[in-house]
Amino acid sequence: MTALHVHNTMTRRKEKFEPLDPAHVKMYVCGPTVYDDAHIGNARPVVVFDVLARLLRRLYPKVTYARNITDIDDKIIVRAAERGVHIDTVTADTIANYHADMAALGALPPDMEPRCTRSIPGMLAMIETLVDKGHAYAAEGHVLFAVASYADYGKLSGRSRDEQIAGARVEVAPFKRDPADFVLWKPSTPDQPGWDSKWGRGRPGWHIECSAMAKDVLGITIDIHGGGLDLTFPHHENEIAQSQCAHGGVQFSKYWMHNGFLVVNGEKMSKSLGNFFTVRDLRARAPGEAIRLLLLKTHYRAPLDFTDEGLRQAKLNLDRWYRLLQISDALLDSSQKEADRLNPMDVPPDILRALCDDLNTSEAIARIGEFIVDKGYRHHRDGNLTELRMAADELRSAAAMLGLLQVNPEAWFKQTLNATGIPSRNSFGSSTIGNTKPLEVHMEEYEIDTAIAARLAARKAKNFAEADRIRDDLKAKGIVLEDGPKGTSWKRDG
RNA sequence: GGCCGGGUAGCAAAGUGGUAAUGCAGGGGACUGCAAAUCCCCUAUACGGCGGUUCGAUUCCGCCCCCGGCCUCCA
Repeated sequence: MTALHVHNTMTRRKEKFEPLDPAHVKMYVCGPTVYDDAHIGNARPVVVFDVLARLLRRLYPKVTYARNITDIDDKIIVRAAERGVHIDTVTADTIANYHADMAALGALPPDMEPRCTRSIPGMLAMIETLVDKGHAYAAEGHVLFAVASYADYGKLSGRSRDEQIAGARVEVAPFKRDPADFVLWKPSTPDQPGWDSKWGRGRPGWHIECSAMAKDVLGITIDIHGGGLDLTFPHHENEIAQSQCAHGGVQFSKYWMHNGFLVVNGEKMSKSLGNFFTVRDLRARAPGEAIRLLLLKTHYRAPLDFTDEGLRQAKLNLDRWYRLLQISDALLDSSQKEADRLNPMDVPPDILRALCDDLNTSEAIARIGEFIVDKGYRHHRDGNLTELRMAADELRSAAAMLGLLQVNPEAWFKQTLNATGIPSRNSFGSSTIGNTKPLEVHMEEYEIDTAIAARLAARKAKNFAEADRIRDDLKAKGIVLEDGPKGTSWKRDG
């Protein structure tokens, strides 16, 4: 059996993954702050850790994967004020969009999705413990974590205390004992959301939520804590400080995994720079699986340049994969297909080996293309139907590990993109993404069938000019025809 | 300044102590009424630079250069 190895940010090297309890693996990933639609950079960790969760489930009998939703935050309060609605409206809308977007990318829901607003008691309990143990103090309605009380502070991100102070670029609140101290609890004005506490009515700071929720749903020590690279400091550093100080120094997470950034034209894609694409916009330009494949084609720790050309290629790759399944399916009768489903092939060893090597999805995808898809087409050419069918099965199970090839081939080729016509609030116009616009003409299937029949008649009459005219007309409307031995089939090609 | 990641053909992206997959793009062919899809063949003197270790380095070590990131809004 292949042993899983993962890169641990804490040690900065690849380590063998040895769960605390092989009978129950626990993973926590930082989820979104729900004030705005998810952009593709937010989607990367979701897809990456979705693959990791699938892999862990394949390797261990029980896996609990928790991903939180931060639904109380100043950005949300600001957004609600801007829109003139209640904060709950902002969070409910955003969460609904988030779930729809992530589902479109083929990400399975996490086992648990704790929300801050429902975890306040846990946070207050942890804050109280920290105060009692001398790791936190109250000042002017705030409760702050005393960084000086934790000797290992800075270990995850590899920075010393001096450096932090030298690098501090924000004004230090006067009530802080130490410039590096961070807020656990802060006071709310009457018009701001708040909860009663022994330090007055207020709301949690940014970092305490994850510490408290991880403990609530997974326990004191977890196996893997994941998130984007930019969370390493200060967010995860602070989580470690809070959790380990509250729990008498007991380790918070055994492994820390961070995904790299998406870049656009060489620059980090981020909300603060404004150079981002929402998942919702991209869904109108490419199928969710194509977006997912593009995200997985680059190793998760490497920077990923997200481009139109990349999206186009990912779509082409999937077309080729689905085509093989379609060919295989067409050669089998329904009873055989049913038998396949009853006896799914296990994940090909090469694929498993690649994923076990610190989630090397790039290599897994390369091997799928090279050794499975190519092989399948070779068997097709040579007329080896049994081998073709085996290759198709292999492809299905390999792709399933990556969350790909999850629809049937017919549906894939005939799908219509998610053209809601509603641009996201922050869509970014002047970019390399977006050259492929959704088609304005949408043809219903019966219209297509009618056109195909007309073309067939023209072909029979050797009126090829008319036949080609019909084909060109369909092409202009995004319908591509393919003449095969069993007649003409079509696909949408947005 | 400190710390971190990356630099492989036109583009994308694996990998390796013995001179390097694959995809897209490009060229030719089979098939087709023509296409599409599929198949076959071909193409590129691609491992940022300089040293070191070695019989031999793109792969290990050192230094340097370039790009990007973090240093309390950020996935």
